[in-house]
Amino acid sequence: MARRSDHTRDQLREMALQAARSVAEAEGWRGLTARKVAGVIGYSVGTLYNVFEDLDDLIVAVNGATLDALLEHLRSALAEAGPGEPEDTLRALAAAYVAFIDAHPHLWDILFEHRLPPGRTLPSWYDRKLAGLLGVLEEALAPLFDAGQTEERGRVARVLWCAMHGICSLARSGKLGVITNHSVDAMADQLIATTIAGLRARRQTATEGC
Amino acid sequence: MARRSDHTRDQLREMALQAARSVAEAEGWRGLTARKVAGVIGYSVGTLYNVFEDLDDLIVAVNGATLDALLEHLRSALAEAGPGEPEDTLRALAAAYVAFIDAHPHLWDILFEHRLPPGRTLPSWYDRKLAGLLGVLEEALAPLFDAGQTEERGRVARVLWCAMHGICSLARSGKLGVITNHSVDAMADQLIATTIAGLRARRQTATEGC
DNA sequence: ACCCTGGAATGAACGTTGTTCAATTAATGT
DNA sequence: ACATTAATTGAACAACGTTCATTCCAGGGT
Repeated sequence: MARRSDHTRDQLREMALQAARSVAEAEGWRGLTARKVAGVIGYSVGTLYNVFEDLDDLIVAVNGATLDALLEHLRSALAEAGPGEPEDTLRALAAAYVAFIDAHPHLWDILFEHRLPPGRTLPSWYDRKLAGLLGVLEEALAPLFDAGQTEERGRVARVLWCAMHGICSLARSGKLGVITNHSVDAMADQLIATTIAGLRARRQTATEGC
Repeated sequence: MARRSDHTRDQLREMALQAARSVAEAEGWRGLTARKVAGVIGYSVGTLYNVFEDLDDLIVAVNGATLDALLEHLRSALAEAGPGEPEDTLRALAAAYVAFIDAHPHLWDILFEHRLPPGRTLPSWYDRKLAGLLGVLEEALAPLFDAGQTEERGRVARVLWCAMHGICSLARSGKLGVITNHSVDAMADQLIATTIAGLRARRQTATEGC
C-alpha cells in the first residue's frame, strides 16, 4: 500500500502525538513503543518515522503536551483560589501540582525521567513553556518583593519549583524511605512556610534594624 | 564449558558490580547492557543471570554502591569543613554534593533516573543508606533546633535534601532553561540562606513577641 | 582407582526493541 | 493518457533482556 492520504502530515503528527500520550498514560515509559503507537493510529512504523525523527523526538512532543496541560492545570487552580496571601496561593499551587501528578503519574514520570541522548538538546519551545510555568510561581511570589527585585524573585521561583520537583520525584520513586501522600503535603507545607518566613525575615533585616 | 570455579559466587557478584559501575560511569544508562558487563568480567551473559536476578537487580546494586560513595564523600567534606555556623556547613555540603555529581554524572543519573518495574520495591538496605545521608544533613541542622524537635528537624532535612536533588536534577536535564554551574550554586545559596533565615524567624516568633 | 552427581558455565535461541529503506502504489501535473 | 512525485509499507537488521537444554568439572561415596 501507499499514498492513502487519509490524513495530512499535520493530522498524522497530531494523531501520533495523542496516541503516544494515551499509551504513555496507560503503560508508562516502558510500554511506550513505536510499534504500539503506530498500531493505535492504524499506520505502520515507517509512517511514524516519516512524521517524527525518532522515538526521542516523539517523547519530547509528548512532554510538550504535558507541560501545556500542567500549565493550564496550575492556572486554573490559581484562578479558583483567587487573590490572597502568598502563603495561601503557594499552598494552593503545590496542592494542584500534587493533584496533577496523582492524575497523570506516568506522564509526569516521562516528562522528567526522559533524557535526550548525549549531544542533542531540547527544542526552544521547551524553555518557553517552562518560563510560563515559572511565571505562575513568580506571580504568586510578587507581593513578597519590591519592584526592582525581578532577578531575585525569579531565582526564588526557580528554587521553589526545583524543590517541589525534588519532593515529588523522590517520593514517587520511593527514594526517600517510606513516604505517604500526607508526608508529601507536610514537606510542601514546610517548604512554603520556611521560605516565606525566610523572605520576610531577610526583607526586615535589609530595611531596618531591631 | 562449565564449572571453571575461578571465582566464588560472591567474587563474581563483586566483579560484576564493579564492571557494571565502570560501564555505567563511562557510558551512562543507555550503554549499561548485560552483554557488555558480562564481557568485561570475562564471563557469559548466563553467568550474570546466575548471580543477579535481573538487569534491574544489578542496577539497584550499582545504585547502592553510589549511595555509599556519596555518603563517604559528604562525610569527608563535613570533616574537612569542621564545626561552624549551620549556614557554612550546609553550603559546604551543597558544594560537595555538586562536586560529586560533577565527578560521576552518569552514576548520579542512574541513581535517580532508574525506576523499578511496577510491583517491585527497593530492598530494605536502600532506606538505611538514605537514612545515613539524611543523618549528615540533620547533624548540620542540629544547632537550629531544640532537643525535642527531632521530628521537625528530620522534615527540614528531607525538604533540603529534596530541594538540592530537584535543583541538580533539573539543571542536569536542561529542564530549567539555560542553566550554568554558577546558577546551580546561586540557587543552592538561595535555598540555604532562605531556609536558615526562615527557621531562625520561626524560632523567634515561637518564643517571644516583638 | 572409579563413578556419580550437583551445579557452574555456556551460548544458541526467542521475542521484542528502534530504525532503515527498497519496493509499491495512489495522487498529482502535463 | 502518461510521467512524475511522494506517501506508505513491511521485511530486514542489529542489539537488547532473558531463558534453558546442554556440557563438563569438582568433590564425595564406594
